[in-house]
Amino acid sequence: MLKIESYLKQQIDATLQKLSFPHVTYQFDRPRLEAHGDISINVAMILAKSLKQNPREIANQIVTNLELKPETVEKVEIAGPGFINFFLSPEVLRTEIREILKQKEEYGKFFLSPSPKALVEFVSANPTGPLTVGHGRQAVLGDTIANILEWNGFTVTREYYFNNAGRQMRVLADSVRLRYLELLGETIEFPEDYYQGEYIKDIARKILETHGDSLKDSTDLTIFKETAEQEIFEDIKATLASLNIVFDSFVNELDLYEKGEVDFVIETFKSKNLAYEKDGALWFKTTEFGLEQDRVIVKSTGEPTYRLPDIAYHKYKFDRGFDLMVDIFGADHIATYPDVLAGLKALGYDTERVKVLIHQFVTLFEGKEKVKMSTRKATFITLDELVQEVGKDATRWFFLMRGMKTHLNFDLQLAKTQSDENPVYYNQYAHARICSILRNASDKGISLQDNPSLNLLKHPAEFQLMKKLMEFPRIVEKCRNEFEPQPLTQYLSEVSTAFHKFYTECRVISEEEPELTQARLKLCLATKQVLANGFTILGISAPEKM
RNA sequence: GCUCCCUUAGCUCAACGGAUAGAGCAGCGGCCUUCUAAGCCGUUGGUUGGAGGUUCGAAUCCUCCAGGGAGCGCCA
Repeated sequence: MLKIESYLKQQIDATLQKLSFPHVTYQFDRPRLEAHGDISINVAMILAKSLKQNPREIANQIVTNLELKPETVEKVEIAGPGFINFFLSPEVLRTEIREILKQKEEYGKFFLSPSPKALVEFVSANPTGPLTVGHGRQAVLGDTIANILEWNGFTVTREYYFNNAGRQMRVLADSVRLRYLELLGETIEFPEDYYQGEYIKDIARKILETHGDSLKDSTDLTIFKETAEQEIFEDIKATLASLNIVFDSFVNELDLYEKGEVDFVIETFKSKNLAYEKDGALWFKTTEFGLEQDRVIVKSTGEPTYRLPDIAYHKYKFDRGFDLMVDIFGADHIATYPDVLAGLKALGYDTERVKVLIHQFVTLFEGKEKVKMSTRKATFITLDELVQEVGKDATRWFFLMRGMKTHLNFDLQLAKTQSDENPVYYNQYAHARICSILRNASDKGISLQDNPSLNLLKHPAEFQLMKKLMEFPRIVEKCRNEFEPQPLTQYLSEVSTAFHKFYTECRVISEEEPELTQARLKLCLATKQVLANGFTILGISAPEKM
């Protein structure tokens, strides 16, 4: 909440008390229409219910009894069904500009003491092949949500979990082995459900280089598996790095077995009578936790299903003392997380601390044409190729500019065009333009004064820009509350619009008006700061030139 | 058959239960001897998929129906 809002809330609450109105929670809103002021509250409408009075009449009573300092609010109006609208005094805006310039790259950041610990788990793709475009959306979402949490006072760990103990990895290893034998001149029949990609052959080649034909008759898959895991992970990490994503921690399934976490889960379930044997398999009584059916956690082959290590993994998260654990999954995993949560409840953990985010899939378009994705055909586009073609900034922006619940149509053509059609450049251009003005000022030998009179800023475009800038902290907060970066992309576009309009209507550098020039340069600096801070959260660059 | 998500302007999408449902793109018409035209201004465009309900107020919440997506494994 903004300073001005907490001031208003304080005064309003006092007025409510004075009038002996009941204590209610009401909302601070930012009206869409300029005629409705800068801040509006709905308290009168809320009170109308319990007081059984006309909301406009209640609003009237509140307003006549409300005392506000003239340097904060210029005008208060009652409008519509009973909104109370506040028109901020320009001094509030000027104060906020000074605040932005003072706090610089920390403007919009919230600090909590002690800082709560958050774990954000995302991507978590098994190392069986290159990341897909779908992983890309998750990677960018996860990293940005981690940034948002950091800006809201959390200490964040970015974690990647992968399964390296199951069937998938065995198939991968055997795929490599077959390609290896192929390189040695053997004719082999390569199964259809094995990993087809060229990268398998590359790994096989690598093994051939280091081991020669010594593994020709080996039935042990260890070397194939370990090399494949290592090589593919190198690629995955490189792809993520090209998107500015670096993980703090990797956790794998095998470690959970070695640490005894998995056995602990089984033993606990058994001792609480939440597991039973049937058809040679071990079942977890998920129905005890309101789910439709019980689930197998150990197959009749003696091998666990993915569910069991997943539960153990989440237990391991809790044991490290995180206050908040965010899981990000694609829509295909929507049915699996309730089992994990049930498992955690069974172990006695508070699942309120786990926040599961589900994002919808990405469909690639080339203009109007849907790009068909097929692993077998060569039409498959990897995340790596996408980033190389489109660039880091556009890739990140496109993944973030839509709510994660909507199916994302990613238009490659649009993302690649470096023109006005592309929303990324619209925003970066605003930043570059400001830098250009600042360069110009310095070329003309204009040095920035510390405290120019911001009172000279009174053009409508200036007020609009100032008002837009001061919304930034609230947007950062909103993104955190909704676990959704999208509002920030929209907000930044609005800042850019306000700036471009200001740029068109107000000449910044003017020889005749040095005072005004100083004030406007400050406004430019503040805008540059807010844009840059927003870009930092989104993980995109703030170009000085374009 | 069951569960979850979606359906808003020609297209892609916004809109904590609030005021006259907004942007971008596409379309049409304007603006560069002045700090970056990757920009700005104007204009066209809507029964918020349909039908009921809840209330001071519904795109938003509830029920039903239609269409699209994803799931419903001893795969992950």
